[in-house]
Amino acid sequence: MAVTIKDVAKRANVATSTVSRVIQDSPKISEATKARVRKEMKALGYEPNYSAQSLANRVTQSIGIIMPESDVAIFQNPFFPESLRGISEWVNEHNYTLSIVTGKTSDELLSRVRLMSRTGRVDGYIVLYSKQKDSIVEYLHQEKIPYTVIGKPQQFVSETTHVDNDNYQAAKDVVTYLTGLNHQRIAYVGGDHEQIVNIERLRGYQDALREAGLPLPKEYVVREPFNLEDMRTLLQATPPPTAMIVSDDLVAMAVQKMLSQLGVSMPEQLSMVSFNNLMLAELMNPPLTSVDIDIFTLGYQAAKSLIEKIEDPKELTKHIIVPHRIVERESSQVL
Amino acid sequence: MAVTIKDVAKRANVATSTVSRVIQDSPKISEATKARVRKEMKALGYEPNYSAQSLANRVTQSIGIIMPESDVAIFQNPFFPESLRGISEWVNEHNYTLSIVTGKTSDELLSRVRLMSRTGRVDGYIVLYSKQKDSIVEYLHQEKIPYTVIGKPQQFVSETTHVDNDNYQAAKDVVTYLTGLNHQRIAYVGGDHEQIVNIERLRGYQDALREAGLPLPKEYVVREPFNLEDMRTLLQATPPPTAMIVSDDLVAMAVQKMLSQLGVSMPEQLSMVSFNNLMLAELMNPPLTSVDIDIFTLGYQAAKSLIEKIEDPKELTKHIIVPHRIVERESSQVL
DNA sequence: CTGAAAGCGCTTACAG
DNA sequence: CTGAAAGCGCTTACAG
Repeated sequence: MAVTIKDVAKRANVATSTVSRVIQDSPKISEATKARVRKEMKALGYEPNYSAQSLANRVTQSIGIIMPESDVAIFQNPFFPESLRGISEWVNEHNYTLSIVTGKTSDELLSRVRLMSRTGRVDGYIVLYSKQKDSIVEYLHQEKIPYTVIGKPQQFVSETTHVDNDNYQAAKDVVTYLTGLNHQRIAYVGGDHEQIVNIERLRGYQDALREAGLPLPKEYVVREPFNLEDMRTLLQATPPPTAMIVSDDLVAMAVQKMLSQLGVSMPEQLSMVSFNNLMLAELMNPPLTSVDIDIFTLGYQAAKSLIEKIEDPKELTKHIIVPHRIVERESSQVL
Repeated sequence: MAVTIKDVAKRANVATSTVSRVIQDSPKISEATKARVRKEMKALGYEPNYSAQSLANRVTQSIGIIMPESDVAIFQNPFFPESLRGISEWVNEHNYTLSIVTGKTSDELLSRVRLMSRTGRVDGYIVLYSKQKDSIVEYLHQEKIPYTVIGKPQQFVSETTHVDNDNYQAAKDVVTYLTGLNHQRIAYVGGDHEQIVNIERLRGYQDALREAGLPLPKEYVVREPFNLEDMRTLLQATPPPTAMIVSDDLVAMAVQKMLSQLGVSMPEQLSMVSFNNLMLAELMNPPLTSVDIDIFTLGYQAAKSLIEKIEDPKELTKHIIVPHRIVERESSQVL
C-alpha cells in the first residue's frame, strides 16, 4: 500500500487537513508546520493520490488530443508527431497528462470523446484538424467543454480559441519570393482540397498572382489526386510554368518523382517551393525550399491556451497566429 | 452537476450498491432489476465517474507510453506515430486511456515516470525504445510496475515481455534476396549503432555474407554519421559493391542523394534495399525496395500484452516476434 | 438477490 | 493558524 496523507499526518502530528493545505502551499499554514510536514512527506516519499485528488477537486489535470479519423497517411505525415511534441512539452511542464483519442470513423471518435467527457477523464481537448461540419466540435461546443483547435475552425469561429498559421499570407509570400527570382509563370499543385489549410494556401496563391497581374491559366492549378498525365498537361500549358508551388512536402516528393519521369530537371527547368519544411525537405534531391510553419509551436501554443482556459474559464477566446518563414534551399533558383 | 449513481438508485428504487453491481454486470443481480436499473441509467445518461472508480478500485485503466528522450529527429521518424497508431487501436477498444511521457533528458523522463506511478496515474507502461542501461527500466523493474518493451530489452530480458521483429533474420533475408538477384558484393550502410535494432541488422548482414562465402572488406560497412567522402570510399572498394543494404528508409533517402551526387544511378549501377517500408519508400525515385516490419502490429501487440499483464499479474512473460516481409520495388534489380 | 455501512484518499467549509 | 467532520462518487465485505 502506498503512503497516504494519513501516514504523513500521524508522523507530523497534525490533522490530515493540515497536510492537505501544505500540499497546496496554503498561506493559512505557518512556515514552521509547513517545514515539519514537508520533512515527513519527503521522509515517507509521499505523493498525493491522483484519483483521490481528482475526485475531490473535480478536475483531472488531463487533456485529450483528438486525432482525425485514423488513417495511415495522416499518421505518417510528420505534422502529427511534431505538433504532439509541442503539446507534450507544455503539458508535461505543467503536470498535466495527455490522452490521445483515435477512431476509425468519426462516429467512433465522437463516442469516445463523449465517453471520456462523461466519465470525467479529461478537462478539455485539442482538436488536431478542422473540417467543415464536425459533429465532435458541435458536441464540445454544446456541452461547453473547453477545447482549442489547431488550424482554422469552421464552426463557432469567434468563440473558439485556435492556433494557426496565416496560410493565406504564406502562399502570397511564396509568390512574392518567386517573382523576386524573376518567375512570372507560377503553378500550384495542391493536396486534399477538403482541408482548410490547402484551401487557404490556394487562395493566397491565386490572389497574389492576380494582384501581381501574372497569368493564371486553368491548367496552372492541379489538385489531388493527380497523375502523370495531369503533370504533363500542366507542363504543356501556354505559357508553361517556370516555377511551382506545392502544398506540402510529401506531395512535393511525389511531384518531383513525376517530374523526373517526365525528364524535367529541378531547379534548372522548374523551381519548386513547398510547405511545412519537414525533415525530408532537407533530404530531398535537390533539397527543397519550403515554408517552415513551426509545427512545434502550433502544438505548444494550443496546449498553453487550452490549459489557461481550463484553469480560468473567464479566459478570453484567442486567435493565435504562428509566424512562418521561407527556408531557401536548392529547389528554387533565379530565372 | 453530472448524474451519479445516487440519482440512478433513487429513480430505480434500489440501493447504490445494486446500481454498482449492475454496472459490473454482477451475476448476483436478477435480470429483472438489471433491466430496470439499466433503463434508468439510459434515461438519465449516466456514466460512472472515472476518478471515483479509480479510487475505489485502485486501477486507472490508463497506460503510459515512454518516448525516447525528446528529439526532433525521433519524432519525425514515422516509426513513432505508426506504432502509436497500433497501440491506440488496442487501447481504445478496451476502454483504456493512453498517456504520452516525454522529456528532454533521461532524468526528466525518469522523474515524470516516477511521478506518474507514485500518484497513481497509470497502471503500466510501454517503453518505445531500448538501450543498454536504462534507469527508467531499472526503476520499473524494481518497483514491479508492469511494462512491455517494443524492441529487444537489454536488461531483465527473460522477465520482460517485449514485442520485436527478428531484425537479425530480416537482414539475412535481405542478403538472400539480393544473392537471388545474383548480387555477390553487398555493402551495408547503417544508422545509429547505439540502437539495438541497427546492431542486429548489421550482425545479420555480416553473418549471412560469411555463411554465403561472400567478400566482406572493411569498406563495405559504413556507419552513421557518414558523409559524401565515406560514400565515395565505399564505391571505390575492391571489389566495388553492386548492391547496398541500408538500415532505414530515411537513411536510404540521404544515401540516395549522395549517390546521385556521385553520378551513380539506381538501380542500374547499384541496387538498394532498406528497412521499415515507410510511406516515403514508395514516394522515392525510384521506389525503394524495403523490408516491411509491420510497425502497427508492434504497437498493437505491445498494448495487448501490457493490458493482459495488468489485468492478470500471473500472466507469463512473452517474447512476441512480428513477421517481416520484403516489399520489392524498383530500387533493386537482377544483376 | 438486495441493502446499509464502511472505505478508497483526498479537499474544504466551519468552528475555534 | 489548526482540527474534526462531511463530502467527492464509487466498491465491496457483511448481513439478511
